[in-house]
Amino acid sequence: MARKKQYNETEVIDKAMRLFWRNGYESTSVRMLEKEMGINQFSIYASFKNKEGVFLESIKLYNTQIKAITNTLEKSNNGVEGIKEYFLDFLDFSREGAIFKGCLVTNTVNEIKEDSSPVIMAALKRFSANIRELFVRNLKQDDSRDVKEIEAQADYLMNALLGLSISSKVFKEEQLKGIIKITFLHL
Amino acid sequence: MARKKQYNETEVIDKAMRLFWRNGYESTSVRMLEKEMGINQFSIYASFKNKEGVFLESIKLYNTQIKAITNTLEKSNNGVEGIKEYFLDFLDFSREGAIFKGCLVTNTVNEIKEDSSPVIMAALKRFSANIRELFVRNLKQDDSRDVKEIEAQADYLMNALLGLSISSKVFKEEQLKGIIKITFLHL
DNA sequence: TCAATAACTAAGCGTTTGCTTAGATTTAAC
DNA sequence: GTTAAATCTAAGCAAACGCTTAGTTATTGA
Repeated sequence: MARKKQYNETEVIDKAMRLFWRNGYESTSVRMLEKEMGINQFSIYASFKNKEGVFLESIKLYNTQIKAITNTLEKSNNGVEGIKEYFLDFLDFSREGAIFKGCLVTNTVNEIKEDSSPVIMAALKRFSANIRELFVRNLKQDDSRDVKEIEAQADYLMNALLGLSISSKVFKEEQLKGIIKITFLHL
Repeated sequence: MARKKQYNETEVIDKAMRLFWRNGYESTSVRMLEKEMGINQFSIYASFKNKEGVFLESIKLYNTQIKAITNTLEKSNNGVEGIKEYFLDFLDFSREGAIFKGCLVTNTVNEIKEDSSPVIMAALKRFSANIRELFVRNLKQDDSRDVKEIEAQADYLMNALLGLSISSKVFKEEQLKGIIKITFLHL
């Protein structure tokens, strides 16, 4: 047949993902991806169709990597306490040395315009909905809540998590810990 | 002397601000500003130096417009209840018809990279710090809190407000109302 | 009325964007 | 060893980016 690829697709996507994460979608150019991924533009387009394709694969990878955290949430029966753990684990996950990069998905939701990249937007919404469902599931483990209350609390927690994605870039770590603490005080 | 400007600077900045608000900083081009502001590129650069200058003026205007809300907060002695009012007023302020645009400042904080536009970043941080100080001031009106607790609560509220800027683009209005309600339950 | 001055329009500068093409190189089956 | 296919590199495309320049038009005070 023919030649083999000289790079591992998952490996180069991991590098692309981290670049998007640090840098945002729009302001990450294909030239930057080229350097970071260590492969030629042609190879990028051959493997992933276009820049959007690289990003969609990056989200997939991000999702599987964050699964390590959501899995412990999914399998735990710790209710609210489990969600709080998730918040703290997320902070750790989003850290690169001393700086926090926020959540890749949240960053992009805030950046992308619906009509400029509907495919990306759909992927982002799917991701967020999954997290919210996990929150609902865990909140249900406490029988004292009714369904309407649970839905509202899940929204509240999503709001706090989205906020944390931004706050983590601005506030000090101690402040972030304080925010999380207060967030769960009355749940 | 010479010719008069055929446009009012505040008026064209108002139009620019709304475009940045809807569209973000980076992805708003000078050509788009030209159309929206209704004046030629040359006039933009003559009046505001560069794109960054237009944006800085936009933030100033945004600040004076939001002052209408913060003033009632500043002058009120309603403590926590006053802050809650601010949250609701902010939602109204950020609405354009049926859609929510979030907070111009929050949107940009999330988009801009520190080293690409330090001037803008400084302006944004100043803005956020002001809001936080207002929260601190109002929380102090309730004597039952100590200083450390107040600082932490102000961070918590900032986190919720930042979250709301994103949530408002994704959630329905009823959900947003629910989020605000729960946010203030234990303060 | 007329020179001075500032605001206007429109064209275009160099650079960067996402993406493609052309051609050389490597691999694998026969 | 030859051929065919998929990979690679490198150059270059049109379009859009922020910004500038050249030249015209309008408004002012003397």
